[in-house]
Amino acid sequence: MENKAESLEKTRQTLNVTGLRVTNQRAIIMEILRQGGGHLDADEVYQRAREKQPRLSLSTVYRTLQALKKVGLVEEVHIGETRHYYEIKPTTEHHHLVCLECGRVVEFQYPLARLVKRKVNEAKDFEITGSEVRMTGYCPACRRKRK
Amino acid sequence: MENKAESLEKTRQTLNVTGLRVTNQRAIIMEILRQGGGHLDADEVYQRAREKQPRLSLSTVYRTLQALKKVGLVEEVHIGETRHYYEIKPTTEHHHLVCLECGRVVEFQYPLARLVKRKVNEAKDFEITGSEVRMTGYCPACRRKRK
DNA sequence: CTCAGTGCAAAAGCTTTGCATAATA
DNA sequence: TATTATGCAAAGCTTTTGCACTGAG
Repeated sequence: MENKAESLEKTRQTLNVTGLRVTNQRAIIMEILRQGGGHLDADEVYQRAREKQPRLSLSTVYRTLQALKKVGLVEEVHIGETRHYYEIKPTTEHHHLVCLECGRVVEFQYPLARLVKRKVNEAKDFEITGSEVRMTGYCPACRRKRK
Repeated sequence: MENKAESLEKTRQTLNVTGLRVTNQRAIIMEILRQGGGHLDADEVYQRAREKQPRLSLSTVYRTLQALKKVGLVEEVHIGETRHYYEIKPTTEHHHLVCLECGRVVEFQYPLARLVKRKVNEAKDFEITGSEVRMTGYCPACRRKRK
């Protein structure tokens, strides 16, 4: 695990490029996103952030998430049906398998966007900048239980 | 365009199988979904339904949508970032390309679930029952404008 | 006649916004 | 010092729920 100063430095460098100011709150939120392994919703980020800075507000979390999304550092994914989830933008395209029984989310990588652009006529002239794939069903464990 | 009696008959047959009761409201909602060409949100369904039955309530729309979803007649898709959209479940797997500029949604068909099940290790033992693909970017028209 | 379905109003999330204050560049 | 960001509280939207009433089977 990286230490605080290191993390802050990374955040500073990253944010400086985008023109966003470096604040304590943003450093905390970005670190949480980095370590969170993806798929955190705003409230989870908020809860964790409060442990480090109790007075940080939920609006700040939302505004930071929006800001980071806008500059392309963070991605908003729609795994759930209601809330949004956020993760530091990965360099590789990755997708999700969601188990309808236990809610487990399995991540997998596959260049589906490239494939779609090649194989699908409607997509040929589309400039695809992001892709989100959510396949639902039953994971091996729950499949066994269901029979 | 099919007439009212025909539509009601179709609805009756479809619903009878599932055990759900056939009500006026449901017939109206299902007809709207059928003719809506997919991608209607709850409020749009509500607005259209009210033209035919002004006292119909938004809760009924939501409850009907849930009920139809539960029995597998309707699919909830997450094209937008906030609301949910609903469509009569298509027999063929289809997906969406969303233009970030103009919001246009292009639908395309491709058996991505099968492909993922074949090519992706994590998905091999997963029983995939539904898949939702949302690729974002810029449509040909907006691409031209952007440069 | 019975129970599922409905309307209405109220509540419950999740997310956004206005405004005064604090902090960055 | 000039903005940008934050905290707090309030508002906004979409969706859900309780309850008494209605209507399908």
